[in-house]
Amino acid sequence: MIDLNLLREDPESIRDSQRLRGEDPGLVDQALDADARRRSALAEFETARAEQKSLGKQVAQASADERPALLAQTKQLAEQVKAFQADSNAAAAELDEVLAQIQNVVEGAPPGGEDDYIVVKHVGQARDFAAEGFEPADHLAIGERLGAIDTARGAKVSGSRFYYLTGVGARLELALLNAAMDTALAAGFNPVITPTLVKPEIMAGTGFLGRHADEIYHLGTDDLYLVGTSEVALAGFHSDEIVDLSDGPLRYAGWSACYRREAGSHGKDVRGIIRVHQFHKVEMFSYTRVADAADEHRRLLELEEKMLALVDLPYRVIDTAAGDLGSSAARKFDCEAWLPTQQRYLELTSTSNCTTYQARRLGVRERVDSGPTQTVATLNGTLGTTRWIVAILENHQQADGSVRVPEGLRPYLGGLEVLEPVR
RNA sequence: GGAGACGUCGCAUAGUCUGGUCUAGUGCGCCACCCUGCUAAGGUGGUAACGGGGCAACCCGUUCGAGGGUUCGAAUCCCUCCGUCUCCGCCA
Repeated sequence: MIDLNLLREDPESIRDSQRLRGEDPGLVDQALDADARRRSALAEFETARAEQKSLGKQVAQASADERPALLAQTKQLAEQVKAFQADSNAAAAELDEVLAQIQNVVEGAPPGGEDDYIVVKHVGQARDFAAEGFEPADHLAIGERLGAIDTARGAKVSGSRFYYLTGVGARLELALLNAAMDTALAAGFNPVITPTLVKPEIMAGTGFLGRHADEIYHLGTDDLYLVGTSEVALAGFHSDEIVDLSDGPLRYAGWSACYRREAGSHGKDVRGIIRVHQFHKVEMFSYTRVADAADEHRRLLELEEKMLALVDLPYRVIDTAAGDLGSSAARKFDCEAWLPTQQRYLELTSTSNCTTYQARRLGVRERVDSGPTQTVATLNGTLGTTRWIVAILENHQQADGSVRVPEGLRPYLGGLEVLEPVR
């Protein structure tokens, strides 16, 4: 949710942001109008209510003679109060509805849509398989040879976009996620294993129930949502709390399964485990002061790059364009690894600065110098996911069908240096 | 799944039976000041969030787990839901 004070004091900045995103700037004026009507309705209600309370006190002290007249008066007032309250509630609901549609105010992201990202940098060198004299196999072919990935049985048991990680595949995922957890731990993050089912208000608070609500699994019987990332549970962790950031940001590293319906992606990335309904992820999540958010964002990006270096992948960093940002994000950097068999980059990490957008909805505040409370900023970033296996297998494959284990992962695989084919 | 108890201002608790004097009391903690060789003890005052109005001091409203109802008036009565605890049953 955007800041109401900003809306009142500088609506043009929000209109600008909406335009940058390719969203409707007219929502800002609808919100201003609804806000004005809510305030006048509220004033009416509060005046009437104050009168009702003072009359109520007189009733209590009145003598038996005076009482009937007072009661008649106050009875009438009670009806008015009820009506005013209904008006006020309706206006507030209207404002909420408009506010919910306004996305976070963009902060520094380049203008344009999905293809208008800016490449911040390239790191590492893509291998020249032609020069090495062999045709690279794709991750599924490699994974099947290693006995690491089984999509056929995944489909048999759970349907398309499900898979089993077996043998060295299972070990590889655990190794990767443990390495991610250790990286986070070393950087001062508090490790957390989160719930993966959350209540509607938490899912809504993180901004995932907007336009892309059909991406999310919902359990109707219990009215719970399956999270698409532990970001949701970590954002909810301090909801409705006044946190203490005087010793610096609160930093968490969440480990969880993630569930995505992948509605609307039919026919896209259907082979292998690039785009799946369920995977595991280690996610960084920070609560910071507003002024510290941009610095923290850089720090999260650095940690992501550290993990990419650890598994020795060539990648690029992109600064996502405003039109391609999620509704909660003010700015977002993705790290994309090179995928040799598809001659393209594949998103492995994504770090967003959500400024106060999520925290405002979720009621996460801090106390500054015994003054009033202030909404904090929230940020998130990926440190490792099942998908990384795709890039690792493809980039480190060898001519004989084996896969070199990047040195950084060897300690997590009992020193294993090469994954050998089993068939 | 069954039975019961409970959910009050950071924590602990009073208030609920018998609706209005609750502008929610008290203790602890915390903050400021006073007293004071230092510390401890003591004294005085303050001590929620959110929203509305005002240049401001301040005023007003909402919130006693959540929502609804009864009533002129609800922490207090009624209903529904959520949560916690205890016991019983069942089961990874």
